[in-house]
Amino acid sequence: MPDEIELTPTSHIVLGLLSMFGEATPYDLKQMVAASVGQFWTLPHSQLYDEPARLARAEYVTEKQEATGRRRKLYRITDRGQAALETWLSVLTPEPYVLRDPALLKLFFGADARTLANAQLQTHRQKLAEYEALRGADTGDGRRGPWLALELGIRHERETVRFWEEQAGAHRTR
Amino acid sequence: MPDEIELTPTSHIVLGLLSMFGEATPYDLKQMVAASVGQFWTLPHSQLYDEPARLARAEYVTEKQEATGRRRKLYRITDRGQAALETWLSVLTPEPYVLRDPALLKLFFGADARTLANAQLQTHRQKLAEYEALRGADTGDGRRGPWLALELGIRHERETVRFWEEQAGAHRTR
DNA sequence: AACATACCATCCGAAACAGACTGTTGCAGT
DNA sequence: ACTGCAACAGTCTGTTTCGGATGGTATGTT
Repeated sequence: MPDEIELTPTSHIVLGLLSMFGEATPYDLKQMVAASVGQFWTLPHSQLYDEPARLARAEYVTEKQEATGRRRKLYRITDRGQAALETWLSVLTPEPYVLRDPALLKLFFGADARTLANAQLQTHRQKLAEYEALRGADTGDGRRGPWLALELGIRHERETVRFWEEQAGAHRTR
Repeated sequence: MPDEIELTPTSHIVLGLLSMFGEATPYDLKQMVAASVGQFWTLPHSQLYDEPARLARAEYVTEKQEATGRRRKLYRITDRGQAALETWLSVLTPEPYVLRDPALLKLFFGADARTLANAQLQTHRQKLAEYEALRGADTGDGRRGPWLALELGIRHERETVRFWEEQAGAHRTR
């Protein structure tokens, strides 16, 4: 009988990636996260070793060990896992999103907007360029999701850049 | 001799609020956070009891206990604290911002964009309205910071609403 | 006096986090 | 064949943070 565990966002990321890519080792997951969802949802890589193990105990994924070599652990999503993923995807709870921007905090507490702006512009222009490059590299494999998520990211960045540009150009704050 | 502690974003929020409002109890801080910076930087209220105490040990703030009644603890920023705050405000490290949006995660992993969009529109339209109401209620007390932070929040929300509107209206995803 | 309702504070187990640390494998150059 | 190095892969551990359960206290009301 499987353990009852609570599924966190991290759980769903693992399930989602396994569902997309089939079998994977934690290390693979780490790469996948870095290349995709890690852009907007960071997690320490150690989680990607703990979480699959936890999911395995609850039978959302299976764990298999390589017989040879490094004897890495291979995970694969189960039907139970797939079902849980789909449920999560279809449930519409108005979950709160979180934006944590230290620069915004500084702005709030009175940092000089112009100085801040120049630093922020660097960061966000670069991020924007990255995203746009990614979009160009889109394989168009039929999955809309990643593309759409990227699109929203781009829009946010564009708006952010616009904002800081104004701050950089604006007359000195009193 | 004061303890050496590391100042986290939470620390700076506490210092910032104390600097703005003078003396405050943790409960006051809780209210302040909820009404202002909590919009874009959430923290459990328990932190607002722990953190000032920690800051007091390092002499960034003073702690005084009411002599009567509830004997609540009153905190006030010290010169040392004020200095630390100003340093933080002026230092330009390209600190990473974090956006964690469960809806974005779902979108990424293939949730139906239209369905998601309708739920998201509700949330974000409401948020936008809230922000705009706040802006209207601006006291114009000479502090630009809070107003600017709010402004960026509004822009993000507007862009987000626009995005989800498109998703709601778009032809079914394949 | 009894009750309701804010108001206010503490505590604690469970997650998450950051990152140092260790070990492995394959390959490039010699 | 040997060495050295980069990329690969995983483990471990001490802190923070989280989130909410819990439990008091003041104030006003019936």
